[in-house]
Amino acid sequence: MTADARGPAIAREVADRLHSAAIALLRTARKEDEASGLSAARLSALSVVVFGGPLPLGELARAEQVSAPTMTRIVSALEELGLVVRQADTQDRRIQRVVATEAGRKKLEEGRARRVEFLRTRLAELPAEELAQLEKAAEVLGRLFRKGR
Amino acid sequence: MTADARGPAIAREVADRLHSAAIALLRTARKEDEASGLSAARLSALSVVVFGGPLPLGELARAEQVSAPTMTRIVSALEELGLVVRQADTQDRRIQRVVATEAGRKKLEEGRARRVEFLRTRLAELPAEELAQLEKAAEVLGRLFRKGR
DNA sequence: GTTGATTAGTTAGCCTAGCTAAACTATACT
DNA sequence: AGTATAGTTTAGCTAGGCTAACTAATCAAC
Repeated sequence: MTADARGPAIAREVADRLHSAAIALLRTARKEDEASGLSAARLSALSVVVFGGPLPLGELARAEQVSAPTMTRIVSALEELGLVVRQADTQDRRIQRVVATEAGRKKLEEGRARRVEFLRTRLAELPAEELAQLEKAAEVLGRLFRKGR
Repeated sequence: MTADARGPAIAREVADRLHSAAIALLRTARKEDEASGLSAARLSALSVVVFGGPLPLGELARAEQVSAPTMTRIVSALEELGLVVRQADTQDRRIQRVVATEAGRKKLEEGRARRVEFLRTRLAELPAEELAQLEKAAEVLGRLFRKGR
């Protein structure tokens, strides 16, 4: 049987299962995120700042698909928590660049570590063969979905 | 080589990659979920009702880890949208069983179909061998994470 | 069988967070 | 000078979350 003949049907099936698994995974991961003490909106914004480098508040607002006033408040909250700072642009002093602090990076990294650790303990229960299968799959998924980051 | 010798290290690596893929997947899924017009809390509750069958409001509250009053409001909102109905238990008339309507099932199924379809188009690009790997992985992940449902 | 305790759910009142539009300030551009 | 842009402030909405107080139904005990 060729891949093309079987492909579409099996892709749908795999997509379905992967989707279910992702939902379940997402659930447990969300619980770990709560431990950070940050809301989803703040955590997401912080993540963009940490990985996307210093960037103007307006750009951050667009990236997160919220209005400027909303982002002002989110950034203000993160700033009060010491996770980011505003830096006036030297070229254009209207612009406030948002930069992650060390504490901000650390906070994000801790959250990631928590989620990964949780996952790891689950995976560690698996027989070696299944773990190897997941390893290959993770590689494929990484290629498929990780482009954006 | 035994699984135990190699297990911990590889589990950590796989967990890391799986985590990254899940985040990426989560991002796109979130966008699709917004198309449903339901908030995360309502969508999640609806999902439990649809898959978990008619169940008392209190149980639903516990499942979603919120207080009873909060669930009362969420259910009321879903009821006004015509997605669920309350049914007084015939045995114990204190109990209000929450049941999904056809519209509720359909709404959830539509969202799922959107997400699965998006995933499917991505997976369809893969060579058959990699797809087969994902198939096995999906099966394993399903067993690992889907227990709660 | 009436009283008392327990349980399920709702109502009321309050807080916080995210979101928006509109008005305002400050800077930059022409 | 006049216009455009970046960000903030103000005012107000919606939604999720809580606790406390209430109603209604069940159960237990005497």
